[in-house]
Order: sequence, then structure tokens, then C-alpha cells
Amino acid sequence: MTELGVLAGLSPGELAAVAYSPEVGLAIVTGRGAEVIDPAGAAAAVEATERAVGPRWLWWSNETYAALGVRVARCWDLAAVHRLLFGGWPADPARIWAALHDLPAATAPGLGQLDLLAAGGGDSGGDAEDAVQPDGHLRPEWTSGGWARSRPRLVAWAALARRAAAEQRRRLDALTVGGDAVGTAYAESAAEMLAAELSADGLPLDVTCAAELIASYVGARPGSEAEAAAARRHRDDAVLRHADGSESTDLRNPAQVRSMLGRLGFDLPDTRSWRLEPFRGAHPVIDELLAWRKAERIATTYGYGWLEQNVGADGRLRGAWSGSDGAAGRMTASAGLHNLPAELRPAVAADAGWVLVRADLGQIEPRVLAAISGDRAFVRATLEDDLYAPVAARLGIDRAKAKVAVLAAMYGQTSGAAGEALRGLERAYPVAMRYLHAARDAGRAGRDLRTHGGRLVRMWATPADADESAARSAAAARGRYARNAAVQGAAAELFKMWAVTVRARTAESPARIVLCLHDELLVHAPRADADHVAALMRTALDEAAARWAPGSGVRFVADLRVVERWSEAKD
DNA sequence: TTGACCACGTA
DNA sequence: CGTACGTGGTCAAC
Repeated sequence: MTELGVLAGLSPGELAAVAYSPEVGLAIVTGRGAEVIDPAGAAAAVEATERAVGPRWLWWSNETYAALGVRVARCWDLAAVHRLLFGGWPADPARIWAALHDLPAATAPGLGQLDLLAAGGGDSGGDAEDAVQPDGHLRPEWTSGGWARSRPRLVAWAALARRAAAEQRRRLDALTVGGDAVGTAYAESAAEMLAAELSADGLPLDVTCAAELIASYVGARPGSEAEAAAARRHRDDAVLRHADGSESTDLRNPAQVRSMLGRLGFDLPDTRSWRLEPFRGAHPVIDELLAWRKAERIATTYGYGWLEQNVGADGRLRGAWSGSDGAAGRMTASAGLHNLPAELRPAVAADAGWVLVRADLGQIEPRVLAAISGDRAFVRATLEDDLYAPVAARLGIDRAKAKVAVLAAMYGQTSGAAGEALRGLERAYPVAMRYLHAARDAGRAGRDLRTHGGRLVRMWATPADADESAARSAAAARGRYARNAAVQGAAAELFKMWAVTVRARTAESPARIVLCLHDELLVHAPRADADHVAALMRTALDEAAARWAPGSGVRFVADLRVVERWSEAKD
């Protein structure tokens, strides 16, 4: 039986700061005191406390969570909250601490350029057993792993996390944003746990099916380098035999491809597929080249090498997940998890006896815009399954035009024929449009902005040596970026609240989220639980929307399907 | 070896 | 002169 010690007196939701080193152990610091548990008992102690109390675990980053190898419900992730409060991606303890004490990160030992110049770096003054230097920064010897050197240091490191969390909380409380910044901090923290779980658990893949799909594009798995080279030549020849006089063209070199096309009478500024697409049928080399590009993508990025590198013996595709990027705060994933070509999606398949419950949010960004702007008329439009229908009716134009206009307004697109419809939007939905304009104007002026949930979107300065036209285009770029980040970032917040709500509601069942894709969730569940999980995902969406934008009146819709293969879900 | 650019997949 | 991300190719500058 695990002795709970200082954990015994905890109440639900109370902070329990932890620092963990597999060599030294687990330090736990609460408002009542501290204790250290031997490495062998660390995971069990956390699990027992989770069951008995359910505190809010506190750590510097989800590395601690991943290292413990347990599952818990709630946490405060200092790195995630740092990204929320201060923008950007880097969120190591030195940066977190510096930001919370209004010290420039560049002056932190081990981080800034100063360190490169000053050999040895850091301020050696003060007590080396104090993690905080006289200048206020964390001591580099601690941030580079020295905190894990002894039991007292583990305790000090967890205690430091408590001080940092208190200051983060204070700053969140002081924010004035449309949403609930503390609620966002909770969701972002949970999203980091979800990211760690996704990285560890992986996405179920039918490896045989994947190999067959790859073979259909690039042929059988080569048994040697020579065979691989022969297959490459074979693919290349299918294109080059249509290009007289260009047989030696390297298809992987865009400049050479452009020259080849020029010799055949196609004078193009670049050789991107969308530019070649209109010339399909005009010359066989165009069609062959487009097919070659598709096969080449599979061969290089999603081929046999990709399977070997990223798919485990257990048939799980694993990549590194991050709970937020450094811009608007969307989740990211490596190993191709976020850009798997549609052609390979049949290979994403549930285990035998299991299913994938797929849910994707419909028209998420305009619905989010309605919520964050509070535009009454636009909110009314969200009551329809198809938001663009009432917008079209109100503007007196067809649906396709209305959709283009709404997207143009949100993303700042100016090409295409949206002009008249945009003016209609200004008249019909002035509040929503003002929200977008305000974001754009802040960006143009170089002012940072915050999303609905409180994420700081950092702007950047125009380079000092920019001429007038460069300065104008830099300002315009910031305007587009800011307007996009306001909407995309808010959508990411809602999405993550939804995802972590689903995570919480499935915690006691075998069902698990296996993929997050910006507006889409894939849950792997036993077939018998499918209907229950689907219903739960819908309820979770309502719950998340109510927490993210209480009283907004906006209706969010999700398309839900129970499938065996991801590809079945697309219509 | 590194960084820029191209190209292309996803949302 | 929609934005964001990750990946892999070539090329030029180390």
C-alpha cells in the first residue's frame, strides 16, 4: 500500500506540484509540505492519489507526465500556459521563469546571445543550491538538468513550479479577453497530456493495406539499393519518353523541369501542379508529370521508408505531438500524421472488433467568428446546418458566392470575385466584420493581440532597412496573419476544449482518441461502445462550446460516423 | 553540414 | 497579393 504522505490531505483540484527523475525519485510539493518518493514507487503514488483525490497535477512540461507513464485527469502545464500568456513556442523553464519576472529571455544564462559571448555564462554569485540567481534568472546548472541531482533539489524544483504557477494564474486573472483565460489554461494543459498520450499510443494502421497502397503507386518493396534505383528510373522514363530532347532532365530539379516544359512550348513561371493542371491533355508529358509527382511524393515521403521509421511492430503509426504550435495554437504532429494523403487513409483502420468514431466540426471557423464577435445576425445564421444558406439569402446572392465572401473576409483573400459580396457582408454583419478589421489593424500596426481564449499572438517589427513598399507589404502580411490567427486560434481553443472533454469522458473506458486534425477527432473504441462514444462526442461538443463561449447562442455542428477505416468517413 | 527555395500534402 | 504546419528534394554556401 502506498503511503500518501502530504498527498493525503489534498482536496480535489488542489495543486500538487511534482518533479520527477527516474534516478532520484518523485518530489511532491503541496500547500502543506513536501515529500520525496523513491523512483520505484513514483507512478503508483501518483495513481493512488489520482484515484483517492484527483488533484490538479503541476509540472514544468508534459515531459514529466510522459516520463511518469501514468494517466491523470487534470494538470497545470507551465509550458502550455507560458505559450498561452506570452505567445511563441519555446517554453523551457528558464524562459518561463524569466517571462514571469519581466526579465528578457535573451539575458537568461544558457538561452540568449549574451551566453555565447560570455564563456561560462550565468551569474555565479549567490548560493549554488538556490535555483534562482541574484539577477533573478534560474541558474543554468539547474535548468540544464541539475534540478534532478538530489532529493532536496527535486523538492526545490517542484516548489519553484508552484511559485511560477501562482504568478501565471495571477496574470491570467488580470487579462481582459472575450473568453475565460483560466479555462483556456486548463484546456491547454490537458491538451499537452493528450499530445503525450497520442505520441505514446499511436494511430492504428493496417500495415498490409498501407504496403499495398504504396505498391500501387511505386511498385513492390525494393530488395536492394539497385532495385530501388531501377524503380526510380522506370518511373522517370514514363515521363521522359514523352519529352524528345529532354531525356536527361532531372525531374526532381524544378529548374530543369521548367526548362523541359519550355522546350515543349509551355512557358511557365514555376512548375507547381496547380499551374500544370490546366494543361492536362495538351501534351502527354503534362499528364505523366502530374502522375509522377503523386507517385514520387508517396515514394519519398510516405513510402516503405516511412512505414519502417514510424510504424511499430504493434501496427501503430507514431509521431511527436505538440499541444500547440507557436502561432495560433493549433496542435501539430510529425510523421505525416497531419498531412497523410487521402490515398493512404484506407490504411488507417480499427483493430479487429473495434471501430473508429470520426467526428468533424462543420464550418467551424465562421461559427467561431460568430461566437467571438457576438454578431447577433451572424449568430442566427449558425442555427442552420448550413450557415452559408442564410448568409446567401440575406445578401441576395447564391450560396457559392456567399461562402467565398465569408472565407475571403476571414482570411483576407482579395483575388477572385468577392468584392460586391464583401460589401454586402459589411452591411449585413457589421459586428463580425469589425472584429476582423480590428485584428487586421492591430497586425498592420504591429500590435500584439490576444485570441478569445487569451492566447497572445505576437507581431513582429518591419525591418529597419525596409523601403516604403517593403514596409507596406510587411504591414499587409501582418494584417493577414493577425486576422487569420484571431479566427484560427479561437477555433483551435474550442477544438482543444472539445478534445480534452472527450478525453475526460472516455477515461474510464477503453476508448481512446487516436487522432486530432484541427477540426476532426478520431476515437478508437470497441465496436460495442460505438454508439455510446458517438453520443458522448456530441455531448462533449455542447459542453465545450458552453465553457468556451458561454451564452454565445452559437450552434456548433459535428458530422459523426462510425467506420472501420478512416477513408470510409469521407463522402 | 546548414539554410534557402521549391514543391506538396493536410486543415 | 488567405494562413498554419511537416517533409523531402536540390542547390549554394560553408
